[in-house]
Amino acid sequence: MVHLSHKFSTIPINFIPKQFSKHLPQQIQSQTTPPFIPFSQRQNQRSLLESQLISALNCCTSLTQIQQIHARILRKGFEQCCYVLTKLIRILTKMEIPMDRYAKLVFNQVENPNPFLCTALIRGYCLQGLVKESVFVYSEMRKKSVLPISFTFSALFKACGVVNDVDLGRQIHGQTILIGGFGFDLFVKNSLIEMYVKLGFLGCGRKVFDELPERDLISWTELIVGYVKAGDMESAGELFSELPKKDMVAWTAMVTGYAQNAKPREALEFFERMLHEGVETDEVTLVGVISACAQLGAAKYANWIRDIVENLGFSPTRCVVVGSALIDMYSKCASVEDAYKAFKVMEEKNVFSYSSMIAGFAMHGYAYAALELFHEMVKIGIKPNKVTFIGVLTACSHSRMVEQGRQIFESMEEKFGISPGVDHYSCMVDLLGRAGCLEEALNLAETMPLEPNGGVWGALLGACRTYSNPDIAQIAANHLFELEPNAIGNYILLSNIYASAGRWNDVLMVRKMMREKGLRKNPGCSWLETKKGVIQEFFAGDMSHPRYGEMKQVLEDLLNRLKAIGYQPNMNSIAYDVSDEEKRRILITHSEKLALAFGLLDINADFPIRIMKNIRICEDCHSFICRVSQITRRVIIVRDNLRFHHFHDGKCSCGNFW
DNA sequence: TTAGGGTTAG
Repeated sequence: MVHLSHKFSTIPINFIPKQFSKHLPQQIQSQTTPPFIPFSQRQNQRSLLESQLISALNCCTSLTQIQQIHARILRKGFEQCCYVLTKLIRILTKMEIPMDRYAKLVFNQVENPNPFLCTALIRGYCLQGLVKESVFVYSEMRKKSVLPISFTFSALFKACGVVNDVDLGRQIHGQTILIGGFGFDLFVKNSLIEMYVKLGFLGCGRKVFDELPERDLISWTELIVGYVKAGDMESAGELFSELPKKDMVAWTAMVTGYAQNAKPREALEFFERMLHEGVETDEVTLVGVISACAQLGAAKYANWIRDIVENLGFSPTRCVVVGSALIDMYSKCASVEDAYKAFKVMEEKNVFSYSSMIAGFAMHGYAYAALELFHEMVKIGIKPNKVTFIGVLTACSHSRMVEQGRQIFESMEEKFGISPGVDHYSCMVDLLGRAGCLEEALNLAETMPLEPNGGVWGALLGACRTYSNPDIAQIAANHLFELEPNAIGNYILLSNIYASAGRWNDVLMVRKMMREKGLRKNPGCSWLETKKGVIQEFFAGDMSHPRYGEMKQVLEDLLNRLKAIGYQPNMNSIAYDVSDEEKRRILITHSEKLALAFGLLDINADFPIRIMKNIRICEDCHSFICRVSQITRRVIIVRDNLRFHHFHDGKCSCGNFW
């Protein structure tokens, strides 16, 4: 049975008047007249065929299969059947098959497209980034007087979000008001809020929200997310508390919001409230909580969330997103071994899992492992992205692997088609700088094709501190003072560099700049996880700890034992022009030393002492802790603001190069 | 058919 068009789809071919038959395709004309079949039976046959085509489309797993079904659609005379064609377009969209040519073919053939077909095309184009085509389909459907449906506008708003075109969004918003009924459609309004939020027009989103005669959970959650993305957790929280009925998604938006806005403690508090109220959690919630634990960096939190994740049945083995989040968390909570265990058991690995693991190895100084993993992912066909290269280059940088770093940097564009961004240049400046090639690093910063940012000049300034080069430091610092006038760390670094060169007048000048800007030095602060799992805080120079007397005794004993094996306090670490005696006093009360003393008193000898620090570990503390690990035979792990140092038997995993 | 997700350098 062959049919001509969707419109007359129930009319069999032999009913077509003869004068039209010459327009029919050859194969159809040549058919012999089929026997007469009653109307109801013909209809049954057609709907049977239709459902067969739909199920066949549902089973497609490749473009070739889709093409075969398309041929069948044409053969069976369904080329005007919007229902089947809509399904075809949706399948193409779902499988992310570039559909431009295909969609045009379909759209040009259909005489009377229905709103569903047009909308599927608009959505498909939009999700493939072909927004102009989306808008073209919309104008075509208007020309053909096809009335849009709510989802048409929703897809169009999404398209505007993809291309960052708020003006187009506003025009389409106008259309929703012109075309009867949509001005009050909640689904359309929600999509509009989503678009405004995505494009950063939070005020416009709020206005649409406020003017809604009624709202649903989705409207509320969209706006909450808007505030989260804008970093305004206070407004997000207010809105959340006003939300009459909260579901898992809204709760999760808050948990991840706190995690994304560097408020990990609040994220955990929210998560606990969520559990307490009996709200269900899923892998998305857990990913937010895991990320918060990673920021806290304590093994205690890592173990706590590990148990929850396992109890809920989300092991890294089965869920790639949870797995990647766990890898990152374990790396940042001092256990790169646990990170690697999680990585190994993952059944599915993607660019996120590899990049997280590479960054984890880099952070702990395992450069070779990082590089090996990078080569492995390339070999098995996982394409690295920009973030992957940051990890790989950092690994090279922290292990003085200049040549490997250079090669990888060059391969980015040549082999992987990724043009290096300013952050990659900053890694390269860091790589060269750490290796002592300060002139070359300066040259790269000055000649790179992109505008260098604070990262680039900061890397150079850091290298100048390592190699005591006040002249290049001054160049880097001048750039930094312009780019980041209020970043206290840059002033401290420059002042330290001048101090170690004995240029005390310059030190005073930097101090004056800081005073004039009203900048105050961040006090050095360290944290230690005690035997009972409590996090204790230690500030530099703080003598108010209840066990300070014991801690002081421990430090003095250590100092005497270390002096006997050749340790001398490193006065260059102090950027004050004070007496040597005063420098010694300042050095011995650095926060990491206080934490170490407490750790030695509190933590059993079989366990490592884990210390976290808010700023970079100083030279003196590094060498002090190194030797302490030798004479006490203790494993001491310090996480500073950049990376980990594993001290064991008088050696550090960073190889004294950090 | 619309809302929440993992990796980033000084």
